[in-house]
Amino acid sequence: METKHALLDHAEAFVRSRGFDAFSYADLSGALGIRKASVHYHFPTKSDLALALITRYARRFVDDLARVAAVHAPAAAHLDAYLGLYRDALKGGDALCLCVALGAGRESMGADVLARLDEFHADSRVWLIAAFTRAQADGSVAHMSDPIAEAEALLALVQGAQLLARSAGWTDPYDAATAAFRARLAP
Amino acid sequence: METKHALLDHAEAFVRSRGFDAFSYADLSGALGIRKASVHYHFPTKSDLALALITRYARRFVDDLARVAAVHAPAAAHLDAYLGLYRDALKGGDALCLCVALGAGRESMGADVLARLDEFHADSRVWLIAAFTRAQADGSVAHMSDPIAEAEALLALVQGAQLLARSAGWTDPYDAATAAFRARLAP
DNA sequence: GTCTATACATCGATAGAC
DNA sequence: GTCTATCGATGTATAGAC
Repeated sequence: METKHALLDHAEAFVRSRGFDAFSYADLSGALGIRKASVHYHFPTKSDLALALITRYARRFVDDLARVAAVHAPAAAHLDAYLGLYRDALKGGDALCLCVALGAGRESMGADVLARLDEFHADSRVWLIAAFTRAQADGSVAHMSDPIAEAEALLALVQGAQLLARSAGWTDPYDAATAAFRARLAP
Repeated sequence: METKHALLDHAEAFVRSRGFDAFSYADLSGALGIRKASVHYHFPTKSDLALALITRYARRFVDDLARVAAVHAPAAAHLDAYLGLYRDALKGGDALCLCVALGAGRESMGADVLARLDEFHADSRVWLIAAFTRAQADGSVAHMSDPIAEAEALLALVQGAQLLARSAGWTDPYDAATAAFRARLAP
């Protein structure tokens, strides 16, 4: 169980910094100091590994969102925390959110992984729509339009901002891309 | 010259729909009905191919932007056309903008390709900042904030929206993500 | 659970004939 | 410019001993 955990940790780091196709069982084997065959014992195929990765990541992310939503604060504060989650996931420009990384190389993933990816996006949309709906009531976000449209836009914004920051190799483009939205927040 | 053109066309389609790491010289060979060695004649290494691809793509894209800017119209109309360029590049959810696709898998690219990628983003920023600056004057975009912040945000928005649409396999998420911004336009 | 050993496909790339 | 033929490296995956 301990080795399995460590494998998932290293695999997640590899996927988020290199992409799913760009790391191998040999990389994992080298990182842990065990043989490739031992890695296959824990995750027989790479698809199994991908599924385990996204399952764990999505669960953690949903938990993070729930933890944010549990805090009693204006909607703008929750949305600011949402931006913070994606900013942290950037690791200074070295990594992407696992789901952004997997979504970018979707061709090599099985149907089960893609289904979890959809789930992840659906969960994010639900959370964001709730936040923006609350913002409409508490007035903590300026120039509010339709909550659904706002949610879709922010989901795309953070993912695109991550991609640009990752491409540049540092956090600046992420902050620049989200500055206009943050200016609308009055937490 | 004709074969070279066809190779670039097929390679671009492969990169945009599968990603750079997920297609091979064998794929190109098969698509054109020639041998792998013949492909290597035109593009000795895959890096050469990548550089040729992004160079051609960036030049075309800059031309497209210039063509849009040449039209006498409110800034909002230009920005709407910008959204249209990225929407067209989606090909209904089957493809990404080449630069989004390359940016997603940046680890496997050489420094020369990454430099062209930065150029592409820089050109886009210049164009967008000019458009938003003009919008500030002609009042065709509602709730205008700082033109630079607006430019950074829109760049990230279209890229993230493309990623979501590609991940879903159809255009809807792109339209949903850009709806709120389009609502601000009064062309 | 981890190991050695290996199978088998595919990858990017090259040499040299035509 | 395209071909046949081949190289060496790397990829995922499996069999079977310990």
